[in-house]
Amino acid sequence: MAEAWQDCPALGPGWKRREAFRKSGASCGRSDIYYRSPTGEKIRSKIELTRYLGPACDLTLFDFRQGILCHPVPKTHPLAVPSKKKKKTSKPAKAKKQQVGPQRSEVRKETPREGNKVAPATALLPVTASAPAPVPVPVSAPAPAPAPLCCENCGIHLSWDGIKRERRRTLCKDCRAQRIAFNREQRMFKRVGCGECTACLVKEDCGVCSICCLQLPNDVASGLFCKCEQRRCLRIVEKGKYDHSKRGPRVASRRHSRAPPLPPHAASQHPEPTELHISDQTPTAPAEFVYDCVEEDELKRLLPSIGPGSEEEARLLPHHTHQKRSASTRQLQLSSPLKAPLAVVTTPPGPVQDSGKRQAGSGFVLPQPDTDLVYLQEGTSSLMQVPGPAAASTENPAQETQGSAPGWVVALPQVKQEKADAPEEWTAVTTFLTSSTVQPGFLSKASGLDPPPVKREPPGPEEDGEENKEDDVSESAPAEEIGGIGTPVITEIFSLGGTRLRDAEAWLPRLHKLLAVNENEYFTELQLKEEIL
DNA sequence: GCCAACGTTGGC
DNA sequence: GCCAACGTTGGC
Repeated sequence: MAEAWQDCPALGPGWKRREAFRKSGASCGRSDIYYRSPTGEKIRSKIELTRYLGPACDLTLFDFRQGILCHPVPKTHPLAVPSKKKKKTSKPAKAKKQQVGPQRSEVRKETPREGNKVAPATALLPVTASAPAPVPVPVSAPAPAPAPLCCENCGIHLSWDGIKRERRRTLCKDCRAQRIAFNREQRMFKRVGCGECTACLVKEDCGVCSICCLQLPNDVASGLFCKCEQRRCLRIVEKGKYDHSKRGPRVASRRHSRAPPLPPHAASQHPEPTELHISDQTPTAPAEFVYDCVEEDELKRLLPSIGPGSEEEARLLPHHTHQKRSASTRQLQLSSPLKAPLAVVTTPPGPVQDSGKRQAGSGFVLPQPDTDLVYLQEGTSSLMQVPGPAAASTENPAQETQGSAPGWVVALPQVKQEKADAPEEWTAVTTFLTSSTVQPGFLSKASGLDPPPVKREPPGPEEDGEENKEDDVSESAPAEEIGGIGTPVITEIFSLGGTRLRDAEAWLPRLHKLLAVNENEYFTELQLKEEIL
């Protein structure tokens, strides 16, 4: 006689589970597990369940026999699962067949095959609808595993290889790279200032403040950034982001009590760990804004110049959307025509940065007519020209830039982009490319400049420092985390549908507009002109 | 024809 | 040897 169908909350509402014990035959006492889907389909095995749910649904942690989701239990767990040894001693093989179903079933439940796979409470409890499953999480939205080997951001399981060293935060490789990139741009933003306040409008150092008198380093690229006291952004100061008790911005030592959110992985649809949410933190920095606002179809609605009267709306954009996504999902495929991508490129400090300096000592380079990609070089705030067409594909920017079609691509540090010509055609593609997508030497090849020798810092301490400051927006970003020193890392790529900005006159006003929308958190037109001229 | 129950098999 | 997976059978 088959047991009654019972709810299986682990699979979600509507799912039923039944365990039928065999009462006769050679397999007497054995139990068969059946599931019934909300649509009434009967499933007899995990394979069938996977087939039914689709390959996207990972049933690795789903205990088919017990109908629960289980998480890996550390071997040191005090309530370790009884070993098979106990099973064998308690149930002689000969007596096995003489047992009636339920008794044998209980024995089987005590001895799951994957010894430490199932939480002990789960294994020892009868599986009934009323019995509280330890972790009855629907498969469609698995809860973050409490195990220490789970990425705090996306929840995926990590191998010990991925966390060889002790870290304050346990993040997978992708999430860590995203965080580092994010923090880099945060740091970048902090160094630039609003560009509109009276302090930012000061063009020259005062020469009398402590910074100037002491000739403290003012090298953004190196990270030793001590800005003239008279030129420190007042807005940032007002926000308390400058610490006047110290020389220079407090950026280097500023820490968030909670880490900014990282884009989760697409495969991980479950809620992210709350500690990575910063719902109370207004996303004003460009990178965060991009994370939050520039997304797929929402982009059209969110970008300031897309809809009529949208500029005013756009001022509110950073405050009303908090979307997060993974690196994979950040490769957005938008339906609107995408022709000339607009690449937002950041590169780690290194040779490219130096070559950019050669082109423009002030840090900016006016794009040349035959230049498509303009790299904003992290740290130097400089733009770098890259000949060739705008990359139409985010898959391989290096190849795309070697094409023949001309076009402008204006690179900005993850700044919300505005359509230049036809707002109704404006779409964007946000792409997160790892360094692997850009060939080493790509920049030098594209720019026609050979990168100077790279001064590489010892990786160990810096990486450790990086890891230990992952919730610090001003942390340094070790190149090895992202792709190696000197390797460009494209963090965001926008696509400008059918629009190519040919000269500064074309894009500066628009840039100014979008920057103004962005709460003055980045460059202004004036500052850009000053830098360019 | 449906479905519960049982048998068989191959992988581990 | 155990068991997941699945084929087969027989009752309804």
